[in-house]
Amino acid sequence: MVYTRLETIRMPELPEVETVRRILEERLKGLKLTSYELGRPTFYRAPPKASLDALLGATLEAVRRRGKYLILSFSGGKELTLHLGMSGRIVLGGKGPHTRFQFTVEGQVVSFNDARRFGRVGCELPEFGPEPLSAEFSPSYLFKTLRKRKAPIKAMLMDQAIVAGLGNIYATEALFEARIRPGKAAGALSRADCERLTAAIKKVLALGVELGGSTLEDSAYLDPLGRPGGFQDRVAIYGRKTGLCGHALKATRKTISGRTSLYCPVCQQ
DNA sequence: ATAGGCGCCTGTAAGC
DNA sequence: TGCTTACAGGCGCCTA
Repeated sequence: MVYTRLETIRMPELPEVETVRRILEERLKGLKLTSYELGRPTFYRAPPKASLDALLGATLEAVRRRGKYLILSFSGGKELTLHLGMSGRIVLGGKGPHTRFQFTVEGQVVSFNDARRFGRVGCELPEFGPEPLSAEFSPSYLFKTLRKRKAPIKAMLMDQAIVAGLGNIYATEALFEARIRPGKAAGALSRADCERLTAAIKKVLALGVELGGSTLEDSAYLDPLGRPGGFQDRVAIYGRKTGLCGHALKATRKTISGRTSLYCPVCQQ
């Protein structure tokens, strides 16, 4: 497969974070946090020691996800939030490089590693739009929300306050699937567009979750057990020069949310 | 309220 | 071959 240099991008989005969530919950639920250690912090401030100290001795009751955030729920109503940023990884049973935070639950070591330091530990949760895989995220919600918006549809899809969990990979794939150009003004989408787009978003995210996320190069996303995802083998356009549709793809540089966008000029009219 | 731009950070690869 | 530079992006923050 021919990749452009986009292949070097790593972005944990909803499917990757959901995969991490499932593994953590399966492996760690019911265990007691016995110690923690802070490494060199990420760009965002490290959580205050007092809030981490409060977790000592608490039992991990659930691992939840909201958008791209992981929320570890402990006994006593205590929570620890994690955001993987661009390059964050959770590693079970090992250290690895760039460890920002690490904790032990009854002998099992859990490391949060993040080379690029855009990740967060113990952060506040922002305002979110609906979960894209929920019934609340519907064609009518999307149409109503976007109706008066002038920004490009791709920027709106990556706005977590509109819908929570999409990043560049899945937004790109969903727009291709729905045959909508990323630069189209969101308010110009018809009801039919919104129906196709809602279905496309749910489809690509569900497939991403099913395949355990996407790993677009050797050192990119890996799950907490070190396993790559499978969605990269199913991408239609992301990271490619020619789409699965057989057409040469177009890349626009920094015109949408300051980011590169990719689309098929033939299929996405 | 919304849209757009900047900067944080560092691994990678293109360019010289 | 080795060094330099541009680039990628989620998100918060700033400005108009």
